[in-house]
Amino acid sequence: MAATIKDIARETGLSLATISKYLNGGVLREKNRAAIERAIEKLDYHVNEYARGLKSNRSRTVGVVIPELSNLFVTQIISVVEGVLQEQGYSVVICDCRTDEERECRAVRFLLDKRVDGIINMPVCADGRHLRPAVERGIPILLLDRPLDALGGVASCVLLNNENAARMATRRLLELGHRRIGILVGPKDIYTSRMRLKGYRAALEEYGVTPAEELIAYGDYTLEGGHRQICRLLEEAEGMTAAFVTNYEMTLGTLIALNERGVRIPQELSLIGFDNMDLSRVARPPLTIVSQPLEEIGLQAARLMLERFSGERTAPVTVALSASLQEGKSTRRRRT
Amino acid sequence: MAATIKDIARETGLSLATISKYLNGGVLREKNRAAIERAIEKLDYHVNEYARGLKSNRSRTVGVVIPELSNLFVTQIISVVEGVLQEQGYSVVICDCRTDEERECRAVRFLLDKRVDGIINMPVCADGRHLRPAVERGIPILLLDRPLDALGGVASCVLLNNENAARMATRRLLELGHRRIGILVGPKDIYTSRMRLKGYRAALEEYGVTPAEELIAYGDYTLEGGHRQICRLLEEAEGMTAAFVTNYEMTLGTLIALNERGVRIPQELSLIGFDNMDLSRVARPPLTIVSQPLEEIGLQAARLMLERFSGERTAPVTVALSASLQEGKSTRRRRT
DNA sequence: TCAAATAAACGAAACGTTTCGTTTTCTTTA
DNA sequence: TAAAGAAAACGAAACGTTTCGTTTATTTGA
Repeated sequence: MAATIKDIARETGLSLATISKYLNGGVLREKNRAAIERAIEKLDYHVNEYARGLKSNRSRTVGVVIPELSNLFVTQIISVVEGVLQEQGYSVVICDCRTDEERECRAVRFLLDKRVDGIINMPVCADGRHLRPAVERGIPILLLDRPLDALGGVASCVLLNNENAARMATRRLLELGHRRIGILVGPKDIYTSRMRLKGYRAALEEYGVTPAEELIAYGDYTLEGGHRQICRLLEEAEGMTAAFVTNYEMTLGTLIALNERGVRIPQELSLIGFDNMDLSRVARPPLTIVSQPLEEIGLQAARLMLERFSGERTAPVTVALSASLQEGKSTRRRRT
Repeated sequence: MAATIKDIARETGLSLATISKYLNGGVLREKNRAAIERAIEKLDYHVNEYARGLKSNRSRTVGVVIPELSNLFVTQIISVVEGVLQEQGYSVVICDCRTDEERECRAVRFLLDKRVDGIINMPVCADGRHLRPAVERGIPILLLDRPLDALGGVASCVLLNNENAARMATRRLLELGHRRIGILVGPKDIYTSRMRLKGYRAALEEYGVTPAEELIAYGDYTLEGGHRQICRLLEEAEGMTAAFVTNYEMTLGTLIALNERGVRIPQELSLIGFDNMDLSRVARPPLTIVSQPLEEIGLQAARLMLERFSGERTAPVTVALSASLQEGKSTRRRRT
């Protein structure tokens, strides 16, 4: 049915090898090139990626393994990645592992079976064991959002400078005179969580404030967790005048809780949230938030992957990007 | 490097044909089956999808073309679709066309080049011209969210019963005594928009209320559009005591605008929004919303596609699902 | 103008499967 | 127990490319 390279060869009187050369960007006589192009047009020829993949063992496909597809933080990045890669003729196969290590393992194996040329992963499993098979096969790996030290530096990584981001937000609250600043971080063992906490501590120390343990709440990066933990802080952390919530879902949870309890922002509590612009505008008052450069993260990820493919870059690198503080009206100077 | 079917054949002393039969679920002697399984395990054999695809002309891949990847409505559906298809060994290639008809065309062609077995599409281009090449090749097409009559019924379709959804929401407001009910719909020429408007009108007529044109605002399904149009309604639609906003982004825009203007909900305006549960909880007061069965939509879409593949179903069908009304506290009885 | 050097085109094999028509092996049944 | 029938395994060709070693055509320099 569909035209093949053979049809083009017959039509032009050239050999298969020559057509293939054309298809792969080789140099050939101008009149032959023209003839081939004419034939391709006429026969509506399209390369059969399967035949090509079989021979060349490359699929022009990149696998993306993410913890959650219905998460704006994730999709905004992936959307950019997909756009860039598609432009270069690569398809993107997305696997949503639903924050499940077992599924994540399976996803990687699935993608390897599909002979993807590279894997982009926002890792769930902290020891990186799910990526072992990919490392063994030597295919390029790019990590998003969190590094995986256990991989021994074979993977590139694009992430936020979490420490600085948290430090910046905390500083802002300190500048406004707050000293009892609560923080909601994620699970203790998660990289972003540790780093954000580190930044928070660093800022406090900068201002000569001793971090009080009762002001630190470990949530689980979910809406419910945020809700629960902010309630705990409100009840147990006496004298708290400001709070910094370190991801989007928990920021949502916090807002819900504060609304329920009638805690006024910023009169009773100054609040800095994380990640989502729309939310910061719809909330009342508009929220001050730490905003990640999602577009840039996606661009860098795609770029790094493409550079690995083209051979421009062989050694893995880590790219750390900076967050910005989006000013809203949810903070105010502490009354002295 | 990697083991092939030949290696399995050598290891087991069986022929290629037999191994292939095993791989494709054929029936064979128990001891041969066991031997093959042992060999596969031992040699860590994995099917080469490219060789298989070349022969069988099937890719075990489904293309998904969507208008926007960073849109919860879309991703929640796609997430389900991906999960189901993956379980059946299919990969999902996602193309985000950014609500651009030209890109949408290109995406379809791209997927055809990739020899996808089927295409799932939430169409942007209303005349379906982008799908023509797919129709010609006879590959199964499944439309999400909106039908495409111009395709002449060759595509299956999974969508919301938009008319009923809007009628239900409008009825609710009517029951509460409201008579001057504003509605924010999308662009006039968009299917969902037309249907939702139709449902609104139907409900009004049911209650003997003549729909007033000044209560109908055509937005563009964006946050900004929602913001602008609700402002217009507030200014021009005298005596409006309730409003129904028919998608998520515009609901966000509406909330922002109402907050800005200090319009109290539900005291001054009863509000029913659309689509997103989290928002309905974080907003203050919690929002009453029309909620789409996203999970079900995804399941049906995947199921229908798989049935086409397996040959269980040959004729295209349209599945219309019902929305539910999620009660919040953003509506109240009109004071008489 | 002719040989040497360079550039372009060619032929054939290979990639790892599936499939179809055939042969071999196993079960029945008389 | 042998022949017939059913079930399972086999062999070989084909799918549409790429690639490597070789041949043919073109250009260059003397």
